[in-house]
Amino acid sequence: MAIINNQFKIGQVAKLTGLSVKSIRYYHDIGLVQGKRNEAGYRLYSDADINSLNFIHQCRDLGFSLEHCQHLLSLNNNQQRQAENVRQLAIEHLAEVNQKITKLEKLKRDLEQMIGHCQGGKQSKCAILDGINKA
Amino acid sequence: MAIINNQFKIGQVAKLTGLSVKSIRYYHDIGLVQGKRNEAGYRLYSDADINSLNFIHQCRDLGFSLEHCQHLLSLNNNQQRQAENVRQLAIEHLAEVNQKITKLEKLKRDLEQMIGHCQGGKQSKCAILDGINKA
DNA sequence: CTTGACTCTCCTGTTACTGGAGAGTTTACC
DNA sequence: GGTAAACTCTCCAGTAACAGGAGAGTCAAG
Repeated sequence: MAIINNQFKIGQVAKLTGLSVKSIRYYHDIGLVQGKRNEAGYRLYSDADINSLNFIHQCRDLGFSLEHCQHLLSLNNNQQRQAENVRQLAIEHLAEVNQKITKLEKLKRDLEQMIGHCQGGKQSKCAILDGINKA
Repeated sequence: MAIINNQFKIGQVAKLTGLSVKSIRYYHDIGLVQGKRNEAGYRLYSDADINSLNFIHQCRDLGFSLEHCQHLLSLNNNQQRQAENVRQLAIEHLAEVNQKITKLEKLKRDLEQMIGHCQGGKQSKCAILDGINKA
C-alpha cells in the first residue's frame, strides 16, 4: 500500500491552482510555499503544497495581503490554533475593506455630482474643472 | 505698476498646497509642474504653479492617477478645450471607482458571512478557515 | 539528434511616493 | 562676522505583488 505523493512541476501547479508561474515563484522567493527541488533545480510541489497554494489563492481573492495570507496559512496548518485569532484577522481586514468602500463612495458621489453638472459638448466651460478649481 | 509674481521655495509651497515636499519634487521629476530654479539650484514656484499643484492635489483626492491628473491639468490650462473631453475622463474614472466598489462589496459580504459563522473562542474549529478551504 | 516546450536565474518596470544619507545654502541670532 | 539651525539639493533604497523578458540549461517526442 504505497502512499502516493505526487510531485508537480511549476507549470502543472499553475494549471492546478490557477495561479501564474510568476506568482508561484514569487511565493517561493518570499518563503510562503517552497516545496522541493529536483536534481536539475526544478521546483517540485506536493499535494500539500498545492493545497497551501490554493488556500493562499482564496485568501488573496478575499483581499488579504500576502503577509496576512502567511499568517492565515500558519493558523490553518496549526491544529493548536484558536478560532478567535482567525476571527480577529478577518474582522480587522473587514474594517479595512469598509474604510475603502466608504472612501470610494465619497469619490463616487463627488464625481457623479460634477459629471451631472457638466453639460459636455464643444464648449470650454466645464463644471468638472470648475469644481476641481474651486475646491 | 509692478506685476507681483511671487516665487516660493519648496517648503513654502508644501505649506500652501498641503502637499509634501517629496511629492512636489516628484511632480517636478516627472514633468508635471516644474517651476524654475534659482542660482543655487533651489526650485521656485510661481502663483500659477501653486494653482497647478492645488489642482493636482484635488484631482488626486478624487482618485485620479497622476497620468490622468496630467491630462486634466492640460485641459484645465487649455482655453480651446471641449468640456466633453473632461466629462469622458471623469466618466471613465467613475466607472473604475464603481468597479472597485462592486468588488469590495462582494469581499465585504463574503467576509461578513464567514465571520458570522465563526464562533471564535479557544476552539480550533473555525468557519472562516473552513470557508477558505472549501472554496 | 534536434526541435520545441519547460524551467531556471537575473534584471527591469510598475505607482506614487517616503525615508534617509551626505552635502551645499540661507537665515537668524549673538 | 561667525556659527548653528533650518532649509534645500541629489542620489539611493524600499514599498506590494507581481509581469515581462533575456539568456541559458533541461526534458520529451519524433
